[in-house]
Amino acid sequence: MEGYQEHSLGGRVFQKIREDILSGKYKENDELRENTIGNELGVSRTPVREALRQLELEGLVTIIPNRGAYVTGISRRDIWDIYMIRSLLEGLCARWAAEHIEEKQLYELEETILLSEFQMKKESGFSAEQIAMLDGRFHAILYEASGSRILSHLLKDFHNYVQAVRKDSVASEDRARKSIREHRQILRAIRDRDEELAEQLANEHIMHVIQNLKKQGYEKENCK
Amino acid sequence: MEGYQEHSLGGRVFQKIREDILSGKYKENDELRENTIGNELGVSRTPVREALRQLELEGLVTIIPNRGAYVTGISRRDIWDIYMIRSLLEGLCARWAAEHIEEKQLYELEETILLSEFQMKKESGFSAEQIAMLDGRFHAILYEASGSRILSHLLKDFHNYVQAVRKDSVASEDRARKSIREHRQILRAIRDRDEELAEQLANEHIMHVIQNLKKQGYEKENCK
DNA sequence: TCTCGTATAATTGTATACAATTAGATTCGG
DNA sequence: CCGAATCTAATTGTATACAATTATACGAGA
Repeated sequence: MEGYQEHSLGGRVFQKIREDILSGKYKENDELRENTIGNELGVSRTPVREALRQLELEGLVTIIPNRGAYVTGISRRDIWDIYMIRSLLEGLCARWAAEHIEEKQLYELEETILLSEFQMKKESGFSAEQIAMLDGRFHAILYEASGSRILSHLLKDFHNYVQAVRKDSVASEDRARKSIREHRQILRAIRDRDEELAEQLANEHIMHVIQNLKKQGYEKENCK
Repeated sequence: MEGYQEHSLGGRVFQKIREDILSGKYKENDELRENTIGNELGVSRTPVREALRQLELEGLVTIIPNRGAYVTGISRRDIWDIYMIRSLLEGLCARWAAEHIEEKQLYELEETILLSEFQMKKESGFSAEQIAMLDGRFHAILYEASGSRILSHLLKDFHNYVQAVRKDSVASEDRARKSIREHRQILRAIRDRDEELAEQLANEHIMHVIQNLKKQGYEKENCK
């Protein structure tokens, strides 16, 4: 958006630590020492501190005054919750997109779906990375199209949060195909300006992901 | 939760600036200079920087690298969006609370309602401050009762965001009375473990607030 | 051997110093 | 008088220094 996160040291450190938490390099309750991380990344404590404070706000890190910063981590229960919440919000997003979307964005959505379909047709097998990326792009366009700064911001955050899980989700070829078909249906509803249908389809789209998650052991009960 | 926000300088500066933005002391596009704010609060730039970085993450401040921090502000459209989102999420929250709530929390909810009713009966007229506070408490208990760290965190954030507006909302005696009646209905549904009804009532509860907002000029169209 | 207390080391909290970048003023040329 | 280049001041970005707090290790006494 404004380039800060890529430009400044603090921003890069923030992204790096977040990635390391979400990817599992730092595990739950790990202590994050400012000096240690600073040395690893070749920067001073200052940008690291800024990053840790931001991560606390995101809920990935817990700071105890005069003690240190500890990884909060995200449990399977958290993942489950996020998807339940996302289901509602993606529905609302699709509804608003049906109201506000512009021709250019409709075209971009179409393009993303075509690229996804192309990826699935490759003889050499599809790349889960690519599919995850395109899935991300599809939803990102939708977020913009909603015309709501707040909703867009929120859904982007969640998107980052479950980054690691999303890749697992589309790793199954069956799920990937269905997902793309659902994207197409959602696009059609939005193009037809059918708010009701768009909301319902987007809703179900995420619910399907949840059902898929279930198969992979992310059950609701599986929380600690 | 962890005491950092109250304890450390950075945390207090963060809260102070946020308050000043939400209360309107700092207006949209105002430049927030680190030194200026630091001098005003009698602290150095370091905690101010931390606070500004956090506020950027919350969407209240926009940072342009090597240029400065500017107030993003929240438009009426933003407020509207937040309440629309809250409507869905409070519904989900009530549903989950109906599943997980404990006796102690049921009692706390009851107590909060009783205090609200008492406040409305005062001959000297009710205090909007107090009613807003009790309204906040009621919802806060519900957030905890949902048993979802994620959802709770999210709704608390929104709650802070619209702090200023909430007071306006219950300033009308008519709305305040209806609001408390709705709280009572929600509590009953949760106590009966009627998830469906609880969700629906909580949903409508926030929608009623939106309708009330409308009367006060927070129309959806009123966005810039 | 266990416990309590003290001393020392390590870590965070805050302030300051220096570097880098940007905005604004001033001057010079046209 | 206007515009461009350059210099200066102001502001941010980062690193370091110092203060305060906390954790750890060690030793004395029961």
